Amino acid sequence: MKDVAEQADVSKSTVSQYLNKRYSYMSSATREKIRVAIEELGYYPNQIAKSLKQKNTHVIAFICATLSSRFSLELLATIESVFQDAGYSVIIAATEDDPSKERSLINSFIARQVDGIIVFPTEENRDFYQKLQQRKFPVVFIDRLLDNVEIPSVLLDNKRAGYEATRELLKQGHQNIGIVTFPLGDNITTRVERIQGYKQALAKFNIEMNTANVISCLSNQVDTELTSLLKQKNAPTGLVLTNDILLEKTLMWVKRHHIKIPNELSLVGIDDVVFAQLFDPEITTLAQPITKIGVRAAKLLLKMLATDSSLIVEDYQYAPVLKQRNSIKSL
Amino acid sequence: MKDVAEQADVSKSTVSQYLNKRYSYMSSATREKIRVAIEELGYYPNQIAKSLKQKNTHVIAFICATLSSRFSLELLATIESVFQDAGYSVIIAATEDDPSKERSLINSFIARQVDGIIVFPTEENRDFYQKLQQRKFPVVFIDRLLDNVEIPSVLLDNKRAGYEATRELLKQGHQNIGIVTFPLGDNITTRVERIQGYKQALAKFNIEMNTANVISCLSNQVDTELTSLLKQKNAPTGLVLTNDILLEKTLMWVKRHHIKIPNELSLVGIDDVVFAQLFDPEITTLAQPITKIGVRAAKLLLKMLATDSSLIVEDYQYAPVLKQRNSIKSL
DNA sequence: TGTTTTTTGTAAACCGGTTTACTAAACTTC
DNA sequence: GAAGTTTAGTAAACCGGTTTACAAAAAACA
Repeated sequence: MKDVAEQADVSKSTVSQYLNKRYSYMSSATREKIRVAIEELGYYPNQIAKSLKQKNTHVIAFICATLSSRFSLELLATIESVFQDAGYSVIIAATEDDPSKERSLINSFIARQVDGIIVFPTEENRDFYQKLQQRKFPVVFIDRLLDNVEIPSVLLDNKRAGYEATRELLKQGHQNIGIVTFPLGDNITTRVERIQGYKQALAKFNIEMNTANVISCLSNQVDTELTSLLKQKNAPTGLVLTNDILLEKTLMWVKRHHIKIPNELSLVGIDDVVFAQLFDPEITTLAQPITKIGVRAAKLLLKMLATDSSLIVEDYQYAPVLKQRNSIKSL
Repeated sequence: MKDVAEQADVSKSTVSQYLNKRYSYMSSATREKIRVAIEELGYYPNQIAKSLKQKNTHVIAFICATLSSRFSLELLATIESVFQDAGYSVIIAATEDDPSKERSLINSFIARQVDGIIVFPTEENRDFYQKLQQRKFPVVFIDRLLDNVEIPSVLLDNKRAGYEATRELLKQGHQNIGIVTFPLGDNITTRVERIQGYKQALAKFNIEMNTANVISCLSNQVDTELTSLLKQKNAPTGLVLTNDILLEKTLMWVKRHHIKIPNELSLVGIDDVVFAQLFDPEITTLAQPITKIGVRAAKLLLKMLATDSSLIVEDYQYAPVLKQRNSIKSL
């Protein structure tokens, strides 16, 4: 910029005015001189320097649990597009649900002066987020919720999703229903609430829950867990798969074991994915309105950035969308 | 930092030394005083200010054509993980193959002082990249190549993928083979070379290419194009789908029209995706070694950043991996 | 013509760190 | 105890922009 100023024979300040299109302090001759100088020198401004002074970077961070689920990736695509249109860039990271990694990533992003964060939070970091909120740092929770933390959140109505998935099986006469979920020990609301919905649905149909029917494991254990559950003498006749990864693993297992769906086993998935529709038979699922969730979260954060008030506390829970297909046998 | 310095009753310089763990200029008493002051003030350093002086940000950009293909997203997951381990953050964007958007995104990332870029380049921006290379700005091409531009690239051996996919059909006796690709007009090497491979395979088997068998369209036109191609009297008996999105659209079309695979139509896809394995029958594909490609590109860029020399010109073309399944009928 | 007002522009501080060149004090060495 | 060497630490310039307060020149006005 100094070079441009010298070349155009004006001051640095004037060049800065020019770059910010504040032409009122400038004759058209000066304007032209600067334009030429910039052109000749191939000058382009350093956004970092600007950010330092102005205390904003027009960068936001999207921190998800994993980048290997379709859900996160579609969310990312949606969010990126909203922010790109708003002139923001998106920086990403995956925590693999490791709370300390989550904290260190967020701290490093804040050190990098991102303007805001959209994150899949974990329960263990409740205090950490509370502090962020007190410091009025703009954060939006997505996919998950932390009770008693005043940070806006956008997510699926998970209890309802668990409930409706289970009800689809119950309505067709299934009494003995299994459910597969990622580990419940981490207290991740998504998981806990889907299970709660499952319990509620059973209760509504006056069915006692059988804890042996709840498989809580990592994706690489789905195979053995399913095999051992399904070979029991009173094995469930229907299964709820609580996310896309678990549905995928289950379908792989189904193929390998040549199990007939829905005659030998009925299935319902949460998260709609392309292979649910391409499988034979097509799998009934409860879809998350991913685009709605992503757009809402992005706009919420943009609003927080614009109003500069972290006073916004809005919580959105979206209803799941039933995709009725052919993976449930009527008993 | 000034506050910390005052609180600890030392100079700003000393605090800076402390933060950078250059303890040699410091007594242990001073060290402790600074530690306490930082603790008390809850101070954390501003990375932007550091970047301004040090001229690096430890941020790189990943610019892909679209975030809706499985391929890009898996690549992203891989790349993000390598860079996270190396202490870098990844900023992302999608160009939708719009060359001017591509340029403006890259310019804005450079203005933001990213340390390097991994990009899916488009032909039209050849000159633009040439200039970047002359300025020694670290760029790695991924998935695609630009002839006569000395920028390292990491990609599938696309010609070979097209060749092998076609050969699988030819080997089973197919003579009349169609291929579906995204528009060829944009000169995107991935597309062009896969078609070249297709031609070469046909030539090898002494078969004249029939241009009517080449469908070049966007994903929302696949349906009508396939319908019109396949209803002709000498319709192809086998089809090569040149990427995951086209395979998905084709499988949807197949289901809707109740076409028996492979009896009524044989299929081979390029890009292995989970639904290829879950479909009935399982679809034969040529997989890209996505992890290898991603890791290689990431490490290449890291190397360029470390050696500070844009003198590295390495081109990697990875062989596709045949996943032989049951979607080809033997004639 | 002298006084205001407007136009055009600048100097200098600032953002929050890093780094270089320099020095006072303490310690060795002979 | 003089000279040399370490140790511990600082002042000030710098990175590349923005912004505020101030001012000279030109234009308008009386």
